[in-house]
Parts: sequence; structure tokens; C-alpha cells
Amino acid sequence: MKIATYNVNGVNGRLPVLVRWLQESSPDVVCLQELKAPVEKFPEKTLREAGYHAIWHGQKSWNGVAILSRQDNLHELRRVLPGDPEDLHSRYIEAAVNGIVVGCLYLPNGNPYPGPKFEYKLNWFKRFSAHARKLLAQDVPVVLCGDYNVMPTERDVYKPDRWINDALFRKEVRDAFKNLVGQGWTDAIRKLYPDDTIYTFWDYFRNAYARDAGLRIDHFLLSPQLARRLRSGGVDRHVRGWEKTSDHAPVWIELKDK
DNA sequence: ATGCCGTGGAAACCACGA
Repeated sequence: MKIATYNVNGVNGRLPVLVRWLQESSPDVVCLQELKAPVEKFPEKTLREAGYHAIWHGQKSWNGVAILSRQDNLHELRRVLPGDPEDLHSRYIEAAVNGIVVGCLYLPNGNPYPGPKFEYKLNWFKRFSAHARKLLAQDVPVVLCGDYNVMPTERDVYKPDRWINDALFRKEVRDAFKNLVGQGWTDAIRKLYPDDTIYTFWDYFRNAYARDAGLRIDHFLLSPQLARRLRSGGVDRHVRGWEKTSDHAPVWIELKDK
């Protein structure tokens, strides 16, 4: 089973690129972030014609997450992260599919630091970690994937010194990610490539993609049952070079059947 | 060091992203 995550940065503006990549890579399950579209403007029909069923949680202008599946077997488990009824951002959706639990997340950016947005990020992270702990306790196969907006280590950013006080690299946020993984999760891409420099995002400006000035911020965390089934994975970085593309590239993993 | 690019929505600019 191939599972992918892709921050599309506007699902409607990105539709030709998204469909082209789906046809090319044929993932079984796809988590999308930054739909930037209200619920009623999700391109369900086009994606259905491309071979994918979908559940989604949209929002006008910002955020928005979706899970796609080639089979009509998506069972939605939740569409909000528990812990704060006043948080109306659409940043989390979770489903049972192909015998596993898939959580699709778009963790807040948190800039500028310091400030309320950074505090919101830390609070969201805290709620997410609490939810992740509960999922682990259920002892079922779980993958939590999406845009975490965190570079976990210095290896994951092209110029670490420049990012020290950025909300994506502040110590508090890296510690939060480390503690989350410490619950018992496996960072799948890092597990597959322990010593490589791997990026999933390149800024639109300053010629970042051509200079390979990137960040690794899109991650797969696997519960122990799934970590044992990890076969391969990678970044479809060539997609970042397409016309009208997102600033993120799709990331994918492949799991053994059992 | 920086929003220099890009998207969406409203309004001919602004918020937001990382």
C-alpha cells in the first residue's frame, strides 16, 4: 500500500498538477493539506474522474485537509483535533482505510515568533501529541502524516543558523516533535534515509528550488505495527519543478501488506 | 535579513504562508 502526503497550497489552483501527479504515481491513499477552499468548492468530481474517493474538511481561504483513496473504503473517524472547541481551523481529519488509521494534519506555521500565532502552534502541538498518545494506546496500525511545519534537526534545513528563531525551527517546536516521536512513533523518511539530506519544501522566491535551499517539514509518523511494515519511501521532488506547482513536493511511503 | 512569489477573496489591495 502506497500512502502519500501533499501540501497542495490551493487545491483548485493546483488541480492540473495534482491530477497529473496522481496519474503518474498512483498512490492508494493521499493526504492533502492547504486546500484553501470552502467545503462546497472541493473538486470532488475531478478527483473522482481521476480515480479517487475523498473526504475533506474545507474552510474559506485558509487551511483545509482531505484524505483520498482509490477504493471506496474511507471511514471518517474525526474531522477536528480534540481539546479546543473554539479552534475553528480545519487542520485535521482522520479516517480508517485499508485496515489502518490515517491522520492527516496541517500543523500551524506559528510565525512570527514570538506572538499569539506561535503560542497557538505550541498549543495545537500539545493537543496533537495528546491525541497521538491515545491512538498509540489503542495498539492499532496508525500513520500520522502531513505538513508538521517543523524541521526536526539541523540536517533538515539548508541553513540552520538562519532559522534559529523561526517558528518552524525554534527549540520549543523541535522539542515538541522529539517528544512526540518519543511516545513510540517512527519518522518513516528519516528511518529509511538516516544520513541523507532530504527536503520536502522549497520557497517560491530566491530561486530556492534551483539552489536546493529546502526544508524537510512534511512527515510520516508510524505506529510500531506500521513501522514493521515500512518497505520504501521518498519525495517526488521533480513535481516541485512543474509549472504552477505547489511550494511543497509530495512525499510517499510504501507498506508491506502484513 | 528580507514575503523578492503565489493563492484566495475582496476590491483594484490585503492576509497569509514558511
